[in-house]
Amino acid sequence: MQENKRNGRATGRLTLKDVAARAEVSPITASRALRGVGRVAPELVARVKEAAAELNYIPDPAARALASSHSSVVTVLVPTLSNPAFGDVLEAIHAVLLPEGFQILIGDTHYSREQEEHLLRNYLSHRPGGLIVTGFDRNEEARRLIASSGVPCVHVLELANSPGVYCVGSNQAEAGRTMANYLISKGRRRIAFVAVIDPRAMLRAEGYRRAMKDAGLYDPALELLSAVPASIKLGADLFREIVARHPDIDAIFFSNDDLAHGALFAALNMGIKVPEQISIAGYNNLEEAAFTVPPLTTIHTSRAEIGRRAAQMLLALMRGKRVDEPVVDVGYELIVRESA
Amino acid sequence: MQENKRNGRATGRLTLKDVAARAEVSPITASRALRGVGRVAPELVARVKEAAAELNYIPDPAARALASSHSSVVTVLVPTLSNPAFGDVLEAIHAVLLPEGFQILIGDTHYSREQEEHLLRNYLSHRPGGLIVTGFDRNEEARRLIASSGVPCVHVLELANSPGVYCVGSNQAEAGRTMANYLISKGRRRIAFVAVIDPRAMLRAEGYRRAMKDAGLYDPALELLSAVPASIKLGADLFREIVARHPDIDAIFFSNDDLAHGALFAALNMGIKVPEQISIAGYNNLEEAAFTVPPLTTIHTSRAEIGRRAAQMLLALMRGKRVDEPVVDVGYELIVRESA
DNA sequence: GGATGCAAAGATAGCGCTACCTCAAAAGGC
DNA sequence: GCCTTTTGAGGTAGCGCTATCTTTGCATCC
Repeated sequence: MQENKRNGRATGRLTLKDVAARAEVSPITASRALRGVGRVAPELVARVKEAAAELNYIPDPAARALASSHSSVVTVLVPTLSNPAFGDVLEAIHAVLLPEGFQILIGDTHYSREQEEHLLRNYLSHRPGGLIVTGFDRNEEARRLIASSGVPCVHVLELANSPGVYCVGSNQAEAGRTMANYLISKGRRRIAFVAVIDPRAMLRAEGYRRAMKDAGLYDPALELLSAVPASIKLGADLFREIVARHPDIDAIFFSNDDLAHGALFAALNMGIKVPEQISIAGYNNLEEAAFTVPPLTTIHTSRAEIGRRAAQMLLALMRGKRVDEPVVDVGYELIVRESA
Repeated sequence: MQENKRNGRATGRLTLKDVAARAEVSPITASRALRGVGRVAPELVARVKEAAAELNYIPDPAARALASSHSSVVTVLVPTLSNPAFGDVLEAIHAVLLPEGFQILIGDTHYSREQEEHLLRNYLSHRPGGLIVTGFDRNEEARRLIASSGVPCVHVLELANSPGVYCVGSNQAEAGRTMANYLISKGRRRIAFVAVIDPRAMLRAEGYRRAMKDAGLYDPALELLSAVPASIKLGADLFREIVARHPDIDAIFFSNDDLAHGALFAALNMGIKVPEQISIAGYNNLEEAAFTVPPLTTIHTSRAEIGRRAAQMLLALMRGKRVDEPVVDVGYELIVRESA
């Protein structure tokens, strides 16, 4: 038996060569047939696919990536994983990309630009097939890394209009303005804005300011921003703080539902009537928003649709197809409930 | 210029060869120096590392995976991404593994055994360095895939005691029993169990049944199980259903906080006093549990600790270290609030 | 009918890295 | 002092796949 390679490192893996042998074609033809590229006779394609199915062949992604410098991995960067809002987007992305043969590598930036840059540096070296990042708030170096990597990239949750930028999201500033205007239209005058400092909250703040200024109601003292990560508890704390500081406020627009939820709870415990004394509004329309006491007025955007559309756009980009609509605005909806 | 390779496919990538050249050693020595394996003179190691740092060299994971049949990817399978409970676990796993040079590939099984088997089949072909899966409820084929892959695997959230099985979690059946016993101790007699059908909920159900039988209070009619995914709204619906069906119940143990939250909301709207008429309890201690009306009695387990310990255990396994404690029980805590 | 074109299949040569083996030099043994 | 043994470095040969070039086969044209 001189078959034994002197330098064997056989992995026992089922390879393309096995499939090719079974289909009685060359490995290259088998490769082309399975990938659906180049010109291969339909009859051969069928034979190869059959052989692959019979052998239960699964291509080796590492070998594929090495040979083609393209991998079947899509990297998704989100600011946090414990917020269900991002979970929903991720879930939709996963649902679209998985059946297309892509895997999802997640990166959690913890709302940190440094962390995001670090993740990009590392993950782009994996030559992912595609990249999905959250919003546009990142440092120059991170931008450069994305651009120079040549990896197709889609931005989610926010919108921007510059050439070569692909994004799926909603106009958060506009939505913030809509909410503030709604509160104004309900006769509220001393409307506070309470937020955690994150990029999307800051866009909502812009909309709030515009609406307040347009109505001649803007008072910078009514803005309360926190650098601590959002939580229900934080919302309760911030509610107590803003009420103590400005007893005259008649409405509070929170940058997200978690905070608003905490505020509703605190109001209930303090005997402050919502919405009679103070109207409260949130943002995101998490499921719990419909089940707070009282139910929360908020802004709804379909996170599942954002994820789905972003994944579809990325798929098109990765396949070199033309994307006619590089900016997809999924819109938003003001959900009026009892809290405001 | 006959340097031009006839068959060049140069990627322009910075390779190990460049680092080796700069450090004036052979590529193999450079490889060993960077990986810290084999015997390399300390002086050379320093020179190679310096060269790598100067060139800003990042190894190609695909080439590495192909050559060594080990990748720096850890696959994590969870039942859903939109539930913050799993997000918390994922976040902790990510926090531990990222600094160690591992990336996280997520798979969402949607609570489906078939989907999980499918994911395993595909993802294991990536030769991940490690695998983290949720619980033990999977089909034979999935089990076989994990075992035969040779990939180190840690199970999270549930506990099991069989040789060669690594897990980090808590005893959910025991916790379920604790909750039921608490309700019994408070004088409740007609205690319903309302759940969605998922593996962990079924373990909690076991504990509930044991407690009820031990107290001579078990009545199978008081169990209401739903095949629909859990949501707050579902909890409200199930509450109305169980109350209509069994007007005599004096407590409900829900398999998770979402359902209990919906029930509290429905009770409020129906004018049913909690806990006076019906006590309500949940499971998970999501943040919102402390802010429902009334606040929810529930079971707490540290999801962050589960993720952290699981990642640390996997790290040890991947590095071939001995793991002295293959079963880590992080415990649970009964959180008593006003709802029960 | 021979030149021309254009498919469709195959041969070749890596992608960037590491497992395995070899070899020179240094260290140890009697 | 000669023969082992150890040590540190390098050489070689792939890992499994695909980009690129080459060859083959067969319609098509003047």
